[in-house]
Amino acid sequence: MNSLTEENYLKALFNLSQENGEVSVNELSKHLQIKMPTVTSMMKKLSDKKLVNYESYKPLKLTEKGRREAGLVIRKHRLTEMFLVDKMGFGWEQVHEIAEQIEHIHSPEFFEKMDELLGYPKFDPHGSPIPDKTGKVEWIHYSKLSDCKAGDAVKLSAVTHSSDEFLKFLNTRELKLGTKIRIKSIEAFDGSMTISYGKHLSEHVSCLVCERLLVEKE
Amino acid sequence: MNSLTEENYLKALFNLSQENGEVSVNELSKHLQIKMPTVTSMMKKLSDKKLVNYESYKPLKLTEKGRREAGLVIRKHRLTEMFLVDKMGFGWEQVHEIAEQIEHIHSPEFFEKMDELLGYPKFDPHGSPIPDKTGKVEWIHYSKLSDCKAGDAVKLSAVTHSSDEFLKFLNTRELKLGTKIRIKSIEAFDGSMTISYGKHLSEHVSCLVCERLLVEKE
DNA sequence: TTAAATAATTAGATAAGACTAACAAATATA
DNA sequence: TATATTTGTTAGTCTTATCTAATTATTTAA
Ligand SMILES: [Mn+2]
Ligand SMILES: [Mn+2]
Ligand SMILES: [Mn+2]
Ligand SMILES: [Mn+2]
Repeated sequence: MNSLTEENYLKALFNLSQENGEVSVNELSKHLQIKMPTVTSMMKKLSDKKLVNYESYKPLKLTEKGRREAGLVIRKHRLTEMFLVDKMGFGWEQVHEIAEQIEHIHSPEFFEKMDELLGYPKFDPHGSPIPDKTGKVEWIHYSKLSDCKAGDAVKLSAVTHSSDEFLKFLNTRELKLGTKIRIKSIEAFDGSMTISYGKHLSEHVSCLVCERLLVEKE
Repeated sequence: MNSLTEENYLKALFNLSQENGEVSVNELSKHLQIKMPTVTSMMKKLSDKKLVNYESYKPLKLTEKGRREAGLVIRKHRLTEMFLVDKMGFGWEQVHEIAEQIEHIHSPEFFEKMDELLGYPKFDPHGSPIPDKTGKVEWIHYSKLSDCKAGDAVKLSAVTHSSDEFLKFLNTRELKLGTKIRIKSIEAFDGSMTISYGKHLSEHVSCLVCERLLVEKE
């Protein structure tokens, strides 16, 4: 049984290794806001538990076991977010912090029941895939809106950041998952875009925002 | 902000002082299954935080502040149990352990939402009163079934123990809150009773069971 | 009212998870 | 290549929450 602290390290490793599979102590330290020596000593502990491959001065890698257990924590997190939004009426900007705590509840029955009540959802409210009961996750390759061309017609499928402020900003623009977007023009200088969707015929969004929106081409 | 550990001590003190208002270190130690020296040192800490009145070799007493904060933890516990039963479909015997963990979630909005979805319930699934938002609880004085007389007609209103085994036993006998019970006879030797209710025209229940059932006289 | 039993405290140890300061290794830059 | 910067490790400290062993106070019983 992993402690709450261990679960948070595993989850962070999993999320950070999405890209290249390897993570540096420095990266992990910054992500968790925990100083490097503390991270080093936890890596030794997780290495003893066969959850992480750790060798001095080498990049960190989750083992198969570590990836599985991290996946199960992320499953609990995302199921919880979905439950909070769909069954309790929270907004997608309100759920991350609560899920950050509930993901550590030890009760298979509790999450099993959530899953059942939700009808076995495949994605969380931010469009992230929910790992299956074995901890495996199907990684879907969306494009960033910022990588699209003028004239493209796309569907907003996920967001890469779940901070309160960012999601509230999207709320004010009525941008939600499923929204069909057409790119009217791209400002070459700063990468900002003018887009149209629903009732919004001409909205201007900064590059920072475009990079956080994941879309599927229609 | 109290830690999970502190919250568990406060809750235990609150529950144990229901009777006389005072609790011994020994009692608390046994209830929490934590050795006496550990309890003593926590009492000093809670005393520094003005949550407990502690003096060497004197009985323990929650302060007004301590009683309020304990009440708020118990509120979270009981709201959770109610939510699990009413909104998620768990049986009353399945919810205590889960609530024991969820009661420590720090999110007023989460419990506010539960309360709202439940329609501001006054009692939990075991008939215990839910403290209000200020941590105050209205203590209702039910009688123990074991204190009733032959011939009495009563309504089962609460149970004093929430263990899995006890509640499963009640399930097998179809004894639930609200059940109208008539006491047919009492065995003077061991205090066991023969009772009738619903389709059950003659059930025999031990003294141990009768002491754990709280009833209202009709 | 003294002795025995029980309850409570003190002292000191341990484990988890965090930190800082000092040092070492690896990487980047001149 | 030599030096500077960045990254990572070691050593040692701190806090929280637990324990055991030894001691002291209180309560019960002889
Ligand atoms: Mn999240
Ligand atoms: Mn977390
Ligand atoms: Mn608890
Ligand atoms: Mn209860």
